[in-house]
Amino acid sequence: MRQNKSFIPTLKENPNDAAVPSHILMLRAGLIRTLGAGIYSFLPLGYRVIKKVSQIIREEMDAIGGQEFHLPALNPIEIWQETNRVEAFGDNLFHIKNRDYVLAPTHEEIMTFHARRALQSYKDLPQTWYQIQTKFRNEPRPRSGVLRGRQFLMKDSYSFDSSNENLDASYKLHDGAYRRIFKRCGLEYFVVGASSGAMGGSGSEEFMVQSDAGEDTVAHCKSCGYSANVEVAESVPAVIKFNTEERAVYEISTPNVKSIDELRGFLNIDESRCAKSRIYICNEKPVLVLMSGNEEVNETKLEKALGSAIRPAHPDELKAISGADAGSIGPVGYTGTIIADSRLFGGKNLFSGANKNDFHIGGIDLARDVPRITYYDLRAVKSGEGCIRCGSELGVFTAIELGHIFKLGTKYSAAMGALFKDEAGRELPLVMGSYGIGVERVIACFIEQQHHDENGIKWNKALAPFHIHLLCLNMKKNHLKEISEKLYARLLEKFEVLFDDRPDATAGFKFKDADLIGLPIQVVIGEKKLVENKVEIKVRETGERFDVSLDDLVEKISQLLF
RNA sequence: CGGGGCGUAGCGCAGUCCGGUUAGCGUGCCUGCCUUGGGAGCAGGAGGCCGCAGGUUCGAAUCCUGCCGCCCCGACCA
Repeated sequence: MRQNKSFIPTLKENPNDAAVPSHILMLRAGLIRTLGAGIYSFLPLGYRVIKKVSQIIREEMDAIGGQEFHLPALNPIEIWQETNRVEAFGDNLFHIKNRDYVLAPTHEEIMTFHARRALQSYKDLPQTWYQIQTKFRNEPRPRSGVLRGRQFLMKDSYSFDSSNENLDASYKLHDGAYRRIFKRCGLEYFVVGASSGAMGGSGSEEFMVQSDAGEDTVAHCKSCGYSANVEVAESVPAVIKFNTEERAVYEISTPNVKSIDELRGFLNIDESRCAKSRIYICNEKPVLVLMSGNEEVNETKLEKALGSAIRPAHPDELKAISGADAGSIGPVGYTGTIIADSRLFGGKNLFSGANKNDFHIGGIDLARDVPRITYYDLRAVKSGEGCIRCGSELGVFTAIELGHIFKLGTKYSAAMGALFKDEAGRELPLVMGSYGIGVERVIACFIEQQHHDENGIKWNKALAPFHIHLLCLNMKKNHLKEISEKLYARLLEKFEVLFDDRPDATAGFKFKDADLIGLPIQVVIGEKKLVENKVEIKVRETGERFDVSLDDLVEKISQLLF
């Protein structure tokens, strides 16, 4: 494509309302423009990237037997009422004002609608149906550019099977396809097993990539692949070496010492010798939660350990419960339920609150002084701790969900009466799976994930809108122009080429634009090298540059790209 | 929906506290000359309902009230 008359509106400066790198660069490189909060237009260059990602997805979906559909975004609301999802989605579902339609946020209902008419016999199964279409969700707060929009492209597929065993097979096929898709896109992804939550069903996995713009915090082990949301992640923390000297409990006056930090400083001891108390209310009864040092309670784990919902006790409840205010509460002499983080098991010579304001107690031997404690894993995993599977170092970081695969079971087919007859003539609901990939997220995450620098994007061959950026440094010099035109024609036979043939742009301008747009290979045609019958190649990824003779050019680029 | 920030030329911003020339700067755009290996130079020029509506005032980008939009944090989230 010739750049001179192409609409590639690059920006020299960072746009005012973009904060994350992918958003900034997608705007600056002329891939997208904003239409409203969470609504983006893809310009020609950006749309080419969309098509690259879509094609990879399409090929892998077709390879597992998927059949591509094109479904309406405009849906009669009645269909959504059949599964009660108008209520379930609530304000997140867009409603049309002058007719009883909704804008589809996903397509389980619509696919099931078609399945219930068409799939009547086990002989029709399995089926895998997919589409790559725009979804609409009324996000309360769109953010981070295309990472969370009110309108976005999603590949969604749905499998229909005759049994749970066959669903397992369809699910497994998707799992494989997803791994190939993300690998081909060049993404460093990992898989988190998740509870399927509101979607219902028996199993699900999330395909995630690390990103500072991420919305979930996860723990991940690079060596064995263990991954979990930090709310449920487990780890092997460093073992606390307790002071084992035998001594009786003793009271210390600690005026105005409230936090563990203050206590540690006041007594000049290590944090690991302190035990922090927090009081939660569970089923209207107080529970004292004991943590080592200054560690925070992981409330998700606490709820799981206690078996029901909890809330932190209000400050004005504390004194009635424990006899002291926050900062002076402790296990010794406490009469209610006590649970402790398992890291405290065997703790001796600990310091904790005395349940009396401005006093703490030392010399606590948990086994001796507070024997009724039950121990659970209650802490949030931290970076650097050991993996519970393989012992290697865990990383804890934020991540973005790119894809999600679910075993839905019969939730939608049963609700909508999508039934088939099995070998024995019994009428049973179709057993379904649902599988999604956020297309824009693939693109934004790719850029976020180290595929950019201060000058712009660094595309790989798979996603790049073009393979080669051919820069003619001076279109006003006839011999330069002629050779550039010839090279353009020659390269087009084998590659996708963006030809910077702008007559007025200066060399420096073209270089800056090329780095910003970030095509993998830049071919620079300038007088300097041309006198030796050579052109310069720049590899965007590495910044490496070298001269190549005109005769070797195609060969050299082929080596670099394939 | 709560908290914070912002809205002035295509883009990035100053001016707003403390009302008072023709609303400015950088960049981009147009014309001409010149220039072409890292966002060149000179000269000339065009481009603004200062987010919208109402109010105060002799006079409002500036003060007051209401609304709208955008960004960030939180809540929420397949």
